[in-house]
Amino acid sequence: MPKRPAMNAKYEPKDIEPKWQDQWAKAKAFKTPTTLEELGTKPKFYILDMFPYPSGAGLHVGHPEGYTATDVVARLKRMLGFNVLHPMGWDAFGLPAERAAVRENLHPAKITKRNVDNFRRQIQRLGFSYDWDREVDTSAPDYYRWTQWIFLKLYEKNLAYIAEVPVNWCPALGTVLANEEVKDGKYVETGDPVERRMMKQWMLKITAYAERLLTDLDGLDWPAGVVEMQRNWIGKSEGAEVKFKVDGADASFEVFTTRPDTLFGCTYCVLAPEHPLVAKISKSPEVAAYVAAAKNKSDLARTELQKDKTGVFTGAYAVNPANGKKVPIWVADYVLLSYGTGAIMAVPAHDERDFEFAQKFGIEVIQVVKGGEKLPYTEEGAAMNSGFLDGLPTPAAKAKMLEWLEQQKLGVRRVQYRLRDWLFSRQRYWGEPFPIVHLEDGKTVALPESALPVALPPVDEYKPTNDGKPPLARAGDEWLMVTLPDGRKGVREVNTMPQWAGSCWYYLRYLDAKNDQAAWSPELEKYWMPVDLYVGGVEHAVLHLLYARFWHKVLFDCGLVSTREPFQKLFNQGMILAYSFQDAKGKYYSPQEVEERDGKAYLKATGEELKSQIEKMSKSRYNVVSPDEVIDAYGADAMRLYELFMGPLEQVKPWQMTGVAGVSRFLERVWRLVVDTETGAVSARVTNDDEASDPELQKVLHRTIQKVEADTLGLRFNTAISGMMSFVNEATAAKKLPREVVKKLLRVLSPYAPHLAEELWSRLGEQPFVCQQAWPKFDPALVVDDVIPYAVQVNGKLKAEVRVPVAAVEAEVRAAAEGDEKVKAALAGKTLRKFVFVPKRLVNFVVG
RNA sequence: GGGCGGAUGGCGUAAUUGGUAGCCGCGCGGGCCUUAGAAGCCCGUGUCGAAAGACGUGCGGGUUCGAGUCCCGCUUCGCCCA
Repeated sequence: MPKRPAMNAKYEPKDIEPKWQDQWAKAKAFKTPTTLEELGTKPKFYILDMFPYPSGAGLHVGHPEGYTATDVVARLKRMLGFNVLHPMGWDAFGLPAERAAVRENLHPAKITKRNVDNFRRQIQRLGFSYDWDREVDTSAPDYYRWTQWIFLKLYEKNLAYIAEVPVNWCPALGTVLANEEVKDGKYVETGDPVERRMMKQWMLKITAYAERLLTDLDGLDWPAGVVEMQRNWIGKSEGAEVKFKVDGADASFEVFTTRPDTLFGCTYCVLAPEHPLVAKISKSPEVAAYVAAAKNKSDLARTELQKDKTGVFTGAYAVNPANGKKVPIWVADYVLLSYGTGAIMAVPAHDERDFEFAQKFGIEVIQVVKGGEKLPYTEEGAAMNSGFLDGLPTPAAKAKMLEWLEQQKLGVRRVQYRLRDWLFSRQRYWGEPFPIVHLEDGKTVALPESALPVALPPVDEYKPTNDGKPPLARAGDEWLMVTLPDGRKGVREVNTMPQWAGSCWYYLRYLDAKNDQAAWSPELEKYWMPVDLYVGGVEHAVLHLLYARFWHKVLFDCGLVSTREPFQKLFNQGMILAYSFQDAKGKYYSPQEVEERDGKAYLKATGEELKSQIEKMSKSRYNVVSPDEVIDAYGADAMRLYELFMGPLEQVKPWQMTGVAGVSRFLERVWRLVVDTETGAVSARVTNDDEASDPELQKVLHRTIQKVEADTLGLRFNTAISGMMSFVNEATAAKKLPREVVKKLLRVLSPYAPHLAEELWSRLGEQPFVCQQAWPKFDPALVVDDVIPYAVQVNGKLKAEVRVPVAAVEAEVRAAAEGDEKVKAALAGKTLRKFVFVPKRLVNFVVG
């Protein structure tokens, strides 16, 4: 009976992956130094993933795509001599855990812990090089203590205030929702109806930072699309605020317009239904009824372009300040109180919504800008019918009208932003309590820093009270009632902060995650910030990134951080889709029930042909792929490699299991390069010869080192992997493999397939870890060709290829090309009109 | 409706950024090995064609010696905003 080899002869990811994960953890191989002394003089690299919300469903293969990308870069940067900060944590507050808590009658903290443990397990199976000593959990009191502390900073700077505002109230959930959580009058997650209600809420004055949030976008290395989305969200427009007098009454109102040049074309005005002037100028019951009806509509429903416009005439007239003409004042819900001044001057000839409205209600239309075949004409052009503006092009007309308005004291230049203040309170349990007390005399005071954290109190149920107060109102008086040190008495704020709060600053906590004296140390902040690369989904293009930038700027103004912007470079990974299978009735089937033949899909049970398509992964489509199943079948290294080999990181692409099998075969080939699969010993092909004993192989090796390094740093992982595959194909064909060549290959491979690289490294008898080795330097002399293949074209058509020494000059290349038989034939009897020479590429004979 | 991003073999993709279209992988076909299979190794694989060759990067035009790449006009898919 043959003796069982001491080590596996075959590549068994199941054995080697947990082993090396264990060894790395024991050795704290990826611990980032925590003090400046230890950090020393090495350059730094802060590479950050958008941390996940730990849902009950666990990860699908889309999550680790970005994590794998950052891990590969982090590992390469370490090998290149950087101090690398690469942490992971949990965005752990949020509504789903609270809803699960209600369902299962468990504390949301328990649900959250369960989910976090599962997420951590799944993430750790992939062998990522996170420094787990810096793990953060936004729902932990020693984290949210500092979230509350930052809120106090905002409060001290008068950037947090309470206001009575129209909110999206969801009766089924008993909470307000942010605008982005509501679509078509329904909560996007559950479909529960949402209504408009006036409520006292905490607001953050993000509008005070609108201009800086806009201008500081310029210095960022972000995808252009995301920058554009942020610009649009902030929505800066420059124009005029113009005062309109109400005819025959001692009243006036202001309108905002970006087109003051069209003032002569204003033929009516519109007030928002909530505008305070409405009640003063009109007592008609018709108007009152319209105002009441408008209250329940959402902003979106009211302003939708396609929607049929509604409105009602107030009976009052305003005076057009440009020409003194009387124009009717209407009330219409397409004008919002929350935007601009809540009133508009309507110029139907040059605005689509005004035009539609004027058509419907028979209001006069006066063209004041030349251009277009029909009205409304919304572009620029020469002014007409506009008195002193006539003939001026739009920009000049704007300037002249502004000047005139300011002179006449009828208007002022104004800058308007679309950005609204941030509705910052939720009527939920599972969020950060506000460090705020409402006193008996109606005043609001902030608790001192020493009172933090204000911990979440135990409650009997995670639901609103019967009289509609938030869940925190269920806490006992011993929590709710507070006596301040000066003897004043009050009751605690029972709203909590929205889920965005914790994610606004987590990148700062990672710098100094265990500090119990401060949120972070200023020295460490100066060393590490800003984040050098931030990778995550494009779904956070606007809100998370805008909110975090806002907080960061406030912290900057407080002198608490040293950079104006938190995230220097941003990269969005594309979504991973998956095949789904549907029968003729639209019913979905899981891939296990489906058989594929000749590119078509059939239901195993009945043989019925199914429609297969590529869609977003979702439970209801039975097309969710879990990393666990992939790792069970092929191992973590294959999973990592496939995530990146699929295609460019930023691209949307479908998951294909056969592709995983392909990269797994590549890993097997690497294994067989080094290990004799009969005995488990190092393969006899691995020799102690000089590296240069096979010059061709060495050339390919050095080109591969260069390519993998450049492509990885450029986030072109798919081409880096294909380069490694090409090298391994060459190496497989080679008779001998000098040991030094193998060692370089393993170092190059180790950021991508760290477990396999580590195992083979140790089998070569090398130590310590390959992941702690220096990245191999490629030899510049070996990556250049000495013979160049030139394409030879005649009239742009490829006729031949000639190989010429790299140093050959134009005449030599031309002579070589002219010597080719096919080229000779193509040129015979023709007149040469032009000769094109592109060094190191091609020559082209243009003949007539 | 507006903005942004795509469209390349049967499939995922590559193309030194205006210079030989299809690298790498999947799938498929053939061969070797094997009692057989699996695995592995080798060869082939854009289309038409026996070959020579012709055609070919969503469609139509343009610029250029030369266009997947640049310009104009469409079609279509995706994302974001309205």
